[in-house]
Amino acid sequence: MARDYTLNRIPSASRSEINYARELNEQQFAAVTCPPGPSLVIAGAGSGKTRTLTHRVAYLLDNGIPQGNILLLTFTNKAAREMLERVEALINSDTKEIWGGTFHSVGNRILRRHASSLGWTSNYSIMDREDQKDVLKTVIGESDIDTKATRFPKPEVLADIFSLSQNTGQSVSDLVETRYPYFDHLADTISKLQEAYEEKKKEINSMDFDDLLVKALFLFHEHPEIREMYQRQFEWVLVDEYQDTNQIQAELIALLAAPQNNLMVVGDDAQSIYSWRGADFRNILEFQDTYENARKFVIETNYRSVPGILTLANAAIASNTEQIKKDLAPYRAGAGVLPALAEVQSPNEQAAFVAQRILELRDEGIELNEMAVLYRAHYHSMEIQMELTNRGIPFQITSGLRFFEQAHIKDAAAFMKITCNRKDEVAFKRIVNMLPGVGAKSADSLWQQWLQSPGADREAKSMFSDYMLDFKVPAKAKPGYEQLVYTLDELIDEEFQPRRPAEMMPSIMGGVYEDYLQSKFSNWENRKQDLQQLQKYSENFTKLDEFLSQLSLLAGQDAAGATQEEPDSEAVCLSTVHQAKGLEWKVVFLVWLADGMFPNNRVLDEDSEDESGLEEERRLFYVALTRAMDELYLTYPLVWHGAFNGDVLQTPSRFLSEFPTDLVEEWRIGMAW
DNA sequence: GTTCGTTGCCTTTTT
DNA sequence: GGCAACGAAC
Repeated sequence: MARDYTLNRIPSASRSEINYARELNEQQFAAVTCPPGPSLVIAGAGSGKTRTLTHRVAYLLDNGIPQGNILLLTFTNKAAREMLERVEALINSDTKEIWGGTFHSVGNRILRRHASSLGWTSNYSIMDREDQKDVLKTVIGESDIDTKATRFPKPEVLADIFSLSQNTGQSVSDLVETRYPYFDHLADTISKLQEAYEEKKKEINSMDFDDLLVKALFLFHEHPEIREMYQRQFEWVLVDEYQDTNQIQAELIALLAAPQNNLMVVGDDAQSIYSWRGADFRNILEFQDTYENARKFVIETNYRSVPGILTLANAAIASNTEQIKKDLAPYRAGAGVLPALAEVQSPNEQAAFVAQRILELRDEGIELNEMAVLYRAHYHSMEIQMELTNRGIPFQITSGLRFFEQAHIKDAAAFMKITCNRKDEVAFKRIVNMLPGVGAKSADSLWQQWLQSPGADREAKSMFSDYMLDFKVPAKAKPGYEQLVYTLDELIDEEFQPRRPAEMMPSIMGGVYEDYLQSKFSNWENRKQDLQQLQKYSENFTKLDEFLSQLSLLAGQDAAGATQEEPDSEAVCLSTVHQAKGLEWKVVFLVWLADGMFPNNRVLDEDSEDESGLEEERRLFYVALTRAMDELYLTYPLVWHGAFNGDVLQTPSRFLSEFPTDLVEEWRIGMAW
């Protein structure tokens, strides 16, 4: 069926264009003002990728492109929010209607609208990794697999396999063969489990993170009319961090951008660090083959770092074979201080060094906000956290456990989820499990009784007490159980619809949860405070499903970040290198540079033929180095006091021997006592 | 059927 | 040091 489509023209040389020129270099300017059609911006670290993309959005708006026609895809929600704020500053107007955010949040938004076209209802729950594990346990339990007879992959590993399969489009058996050869003989069983898992998700009306992408793509394939609607809407598609997109994301982008392909992607192949999640930097390497008439812009000036740091970073990445050779030239003049390399005896000495140096730098006038400590894995931050706490240095940490993933937050959310999605097995069982005398078996029995009652219908119109009071429960649990049922009743209104999230919180706390909290946790007071923060945060939402979606999709933030309690208080940032992507600080400490820590042991164990894992670690190392603007400190401890294997001698990271020694200044750490 | 204490096992990165 | 899996006791 033919369709008329008019391409919007960008008028040339508007007044604003001249203003932009002042702030941008030639390549950036060319990219920002380039005509419609596909374009690829390859930009090295610190070369103003975000700036280019931000100005491009501003430029489009300035040239009369309606906000609603722009789609901005970024790696985190935070990045999208910050970018749009900058656009607002540039054009002096709000950007409310721009669709911006992560692939997952955009996928979710689309799926909620069109769930019925896929045979789903729009009140589906979103499962995080832990929920997913719970479901997989149930699925394994319901299957006839004897997990004890042979070593069977744990739910966590299964989740990894399924996820990778979804994100790369490869079949489970292929994946098992290549990535998990030791489970090769189980490939068929694992494939069957995947089918069962897919069934289960549908039964319990729940989607995992991958579904938000995969099902959105499926929706577009199955329903051309819906696809075309979005294609018409998103005339302009902009994608940040394109090197970290996977197969599914690339397909989604291609579908949304078609047919006019007013698509601008920005990225740096040298910073691709998510291949374990299915990211494939061939997407960026082959962009010009996929989009034949694509324009290409290369930005090779680094504005961020002093030459000393940049030279080191360039040397560090040079050992990688698979990359577009870029010669990143410094914009900043003067050598600056050379990056420091410090060998320390132990993790504690490392922490002491970092803490002391932070204090000295603060005395020199550098704010704590402008310093960061980066590491390969969350647990590398242990000693540093303790040392900073002891010395009273405030820090902000992106922890492994996100705010929403903490048990008590998930408990409270479970009450909300079940009022919204009565098929949510995970939430239901979680709630009844809180009762004394109720374990896995009783929880399942209650769940079965619930399933058989009309109250569990997908769109049931009933109070919970209509059916639940008659269920058979263990005697020990009886009093608490009734209280719980009436609490659930309090969460829905006369029309049996969920109340507003902020109204629910007091009922949940007063009804049953506060007692439970006190009996179960010694630090219940802290947890209660968290829940009060959650209450505060919930006040921003009127619709429950939006609130719950937001919680699940919120990227690694602590409670303060989520509730925006204290936005930019003075604090040192502690973060994994992965989460530091796209950020910058004046001073960066990169710690734990020991072989096996960084690069990580697992890639070193892989057979030596395959260098791809090591190359990715090297890119990660490169990302870490290039976060620093003025000063960079590299440290490694000689000894690691492993908790279960005693003291382990460490060797310096092999990455440290891949550059000439005169690129760094060696610091010898002595002790004053 | 639940709970509680013991043993054994391994710590990557995240939307 | 923390969690899951297992077996013994209530």
